[in-house]
Amino acid sequence: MAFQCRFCPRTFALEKHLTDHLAAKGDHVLCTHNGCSKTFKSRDKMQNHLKKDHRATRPAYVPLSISEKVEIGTKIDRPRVTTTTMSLPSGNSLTATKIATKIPQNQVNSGRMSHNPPITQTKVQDPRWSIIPPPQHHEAITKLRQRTHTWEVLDLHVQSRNRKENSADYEPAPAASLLLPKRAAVALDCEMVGAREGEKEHNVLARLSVIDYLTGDVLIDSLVNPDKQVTDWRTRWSGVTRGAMNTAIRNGNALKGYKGAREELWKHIDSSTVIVGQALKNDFDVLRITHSLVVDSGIVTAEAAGIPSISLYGIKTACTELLRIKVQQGRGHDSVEDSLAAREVVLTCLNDPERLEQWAKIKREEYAIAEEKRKLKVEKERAERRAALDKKISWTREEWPGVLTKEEQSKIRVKIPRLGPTASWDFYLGPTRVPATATWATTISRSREEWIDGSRIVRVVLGPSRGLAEEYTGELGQWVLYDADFQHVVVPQTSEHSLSDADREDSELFVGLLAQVPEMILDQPLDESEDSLLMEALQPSSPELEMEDIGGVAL
DNA sequence: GGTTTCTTTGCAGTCTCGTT
DNA sequence: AACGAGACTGCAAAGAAACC
Repeated sequence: MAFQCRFCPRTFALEKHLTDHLAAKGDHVLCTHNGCSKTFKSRDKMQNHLKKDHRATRPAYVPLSISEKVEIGTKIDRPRVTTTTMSLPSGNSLTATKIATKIPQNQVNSGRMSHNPPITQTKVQDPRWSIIPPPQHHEAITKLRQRTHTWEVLDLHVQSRNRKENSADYEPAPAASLLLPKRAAVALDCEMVGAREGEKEHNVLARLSVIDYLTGDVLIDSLVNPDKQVTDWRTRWSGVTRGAMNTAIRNGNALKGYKGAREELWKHIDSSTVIVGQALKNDFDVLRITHSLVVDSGIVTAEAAGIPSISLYGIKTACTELLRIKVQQGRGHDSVEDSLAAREVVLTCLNDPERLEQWAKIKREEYAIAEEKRKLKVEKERAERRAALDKKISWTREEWPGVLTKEEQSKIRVKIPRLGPTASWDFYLGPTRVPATATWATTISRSREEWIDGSRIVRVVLGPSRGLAEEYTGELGQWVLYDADFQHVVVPQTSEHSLSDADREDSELFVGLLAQVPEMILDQPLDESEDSLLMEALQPSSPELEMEDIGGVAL
């Protein structure tokens, strides 16, 4: 009988020795810094090490505390979960040797398991997928654990909105126990079909496949009898047919709904198992599970490429471009294949950083080109709108005079701020009304110019910032204005911001325009009659200009 | 305490991309 | 094909702070 540490390869003859070891090594928290193999007793100590020795900028992965995961000192007398009965040629490297021959689907395990998790399952033998020789299992798991996503990433890209709204339905994996050790890491994929509930169609689980990350063993590959009436089998994508489902149900091979599938999954994993997959958010959603140790191949590739959108590269793209292997070629997806593909992408990302960087470099360049194209398109559209606007008035923006003639005034409709919600103001006049630390970032994106009833409306809206406040918030100056294209904020003299010539020109232009507004009403709330007074003040004196010329709207 | 002023938040629509 | 999600935007109401 041996006492084995769950977190490292060491075994101990006496329970006391294991207890002492755990007391010394604590959570075995691995340093998340590349190339550092130190382990620490607690997450705090590891964080201190990161700050002190590596000056970490990326939030570190913080595993569960050991008390949450294992019952310390429990006797075990069984092979480690990371060992396998798979026979391997000696000297295999992580990615060099691959086993051929794909298994027929009818040999895949039905998913009905005994109480104890099976150590050996059906092996997927396909030259596309790497095998990991048993001597390298510990290293593979260490690397994988180091790459699990931070809480922030999990919250953003893995925990679904559904989960946050219906948290009662969701279940975490069972707590780890030395009495019932489960798989160290698995790759998982689900196939979904459509079921209508009310007026909307929802995804429901129809097939669950789970692969042992280390051995490639198929732990689960079962159809799941949906707990709702299926309205769309989506066979073209899901590969699931009504006939196959009926047969599986008749033979007792189908799992019962997502709860049955979840129970089956719990037989193989616990809270210390790392789950690997592609876009696991979708899978977690249909399984109604939560998990904190996750490596999502979509997130890994997106992070490597430095692309903001985390779901930019699907599994097919990653396999084709990064691994140069083909997946999803048949009729519908195969969740066993997708699981293995996600596993393969993760293995490559972890073990072949040079190849990953090569691919990422290409993707960054492609992304930069696409961004440039997008910007050009936006600029072109903006120019077209601008040209369309300028056609309607007698002068272009470049020719806009500092002081307008009365005729020109008639083509400008100026609204003076009313008291009320900021968002309804078209001009925000300072300094008395400009808050000392207003957030004006969103005004850049939210402000706009309009052409209404033959009048050019320039809207300048001070409002809240959504995401950019820090970048743009600051002490405001005498005026807060935008250029006619709302390209940037113009903050004259009193601000620390320096003005470009173009900014100054725009600023003077607007200030010149506003100077024509009777001063007496600038800082006063306006009622309808005062609006009319203002309109009169801005009206051309010649009676031939009727209200229609300014859109027939009295301000 | 009521009113005014300013900020924050929620909701909805559009677009794009990935999922099955 | 249908859906979900993120990003972006517009609009409006709620909430908070300042003022009288």
